[in-house]
Amino acid sequence: MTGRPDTPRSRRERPAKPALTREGIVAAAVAVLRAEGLRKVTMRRLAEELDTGPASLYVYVRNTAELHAAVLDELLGTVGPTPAGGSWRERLERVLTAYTAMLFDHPELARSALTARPSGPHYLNLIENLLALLDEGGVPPAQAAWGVDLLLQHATATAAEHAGDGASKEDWDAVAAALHAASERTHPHIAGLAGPLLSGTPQARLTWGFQALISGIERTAVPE
Amino acid sequence: MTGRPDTPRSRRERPAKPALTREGIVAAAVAVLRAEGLRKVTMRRLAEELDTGPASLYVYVRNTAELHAAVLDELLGTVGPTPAGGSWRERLERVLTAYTAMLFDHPELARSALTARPSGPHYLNLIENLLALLDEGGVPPAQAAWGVDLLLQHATATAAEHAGDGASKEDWDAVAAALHAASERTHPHIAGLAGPLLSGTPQARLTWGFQALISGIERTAVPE
DNA sequence: ACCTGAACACCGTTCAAGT
DNA sequence: ACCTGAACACCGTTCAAGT
Repeated sequence: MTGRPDTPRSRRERPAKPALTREGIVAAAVAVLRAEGLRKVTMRRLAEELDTGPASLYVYVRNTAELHAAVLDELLGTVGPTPAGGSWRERLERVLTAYTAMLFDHPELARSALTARPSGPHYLNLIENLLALLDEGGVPPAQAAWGVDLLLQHATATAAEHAGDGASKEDWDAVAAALHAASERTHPHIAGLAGPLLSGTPQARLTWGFQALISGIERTAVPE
Repeated sequence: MTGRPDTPRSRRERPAKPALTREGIVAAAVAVLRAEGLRKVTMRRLAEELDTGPASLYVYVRNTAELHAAVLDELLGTVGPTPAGGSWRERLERVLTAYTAMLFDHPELARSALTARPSGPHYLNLIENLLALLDEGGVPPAQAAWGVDLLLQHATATAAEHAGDGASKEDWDAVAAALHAASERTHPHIAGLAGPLLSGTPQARLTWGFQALISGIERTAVPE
């Protein structure tokens, strides 16, 4: 026989049960996210993945929301630096577009980022980059500070909108139908603008949104 | 004895079990929302409230997301018309602020509205109002059409941000700490702007955001 | 301190069966 | 057609107990 002597072994044949750490938990979470989406990134599922019980995770992670925020910061690290070249405005748009593109791949994560603001190192780098570009463009610092929030909110919210709880498509059809069905009598502006209201790819709308935002941030003084 | 004769009656003493209708379900949902928040507006809880089983609700409502959207449209009906007076810009800000104020009372609803766009009658009225005001201000129709989305997104996302999964406060403290701890060396812009980055009441930021948005929408041409 | 089994208190959704 | 009991396949979080 080739088998080792009949000693008892753990139920699951794993190389070695790695010690539980915050990094290990976040890494497992990222893996599950990539493979099956955020809906499966649950305490119970992660515990199973790490060969322990759900209660053990609470030693390292306050709750599910905090876990999701940590996952986002982790993914933010994969976005990478934006290549130089072009005006500050173009580079600003490029940084924001890269960030949004990452979120588009994980819309449920965007959704959760709206509530549980990330505060990890990669997020800080992103903010620093945005502030630097706005500064280069001569945007008054106070406006830049508030503007960064507005820009990131637009990016995050736009990505979050594409988080289908499964519905998204029928949902959009319902909106389109409602707008087209709007009466000329009671809703003249909608009736006249049904086309533009529904036109544009998400990409085109996103870019236009960034441009409008930047333009507004430049010109709008902060109170006091 | 004052009691009626000992005839069998239904377990729960209810006047009459009302027929199940979509309106009845939505009304019950609004009641539960007001009393206990959106987290309790679940199929199972509503079924209990309506003295039936959860499966019965699926005859009238496709899923939980659709139910939440219907609830939002219902609440939108309570916002009421905005009083006249002031410039188109002031009135526009007032309509948006009233909408956001409603959402601030139900941040979890705002969160869900970001994904499951409402398309009910009250939402349509809101869009019509916004388009009318932008038109009055001479904003080119195509820009107004896309701009409405941007304005409502800002309102909704800002309200959603205040949806605490319980965390919100510690969460904000974490962001504040991270920003204050940013090194002068690696994050000079953050270090220099820690004050402005964290300043302003939600109300002040919201209003400034609307102003910046309106300014940008006015000046930014839609592609093609 | 760190870790965990077990429990508490829930979920959404589907389906076969009844009226 | 409308309605439903029961089941399937899960959740987050806490707590008392162990090492």
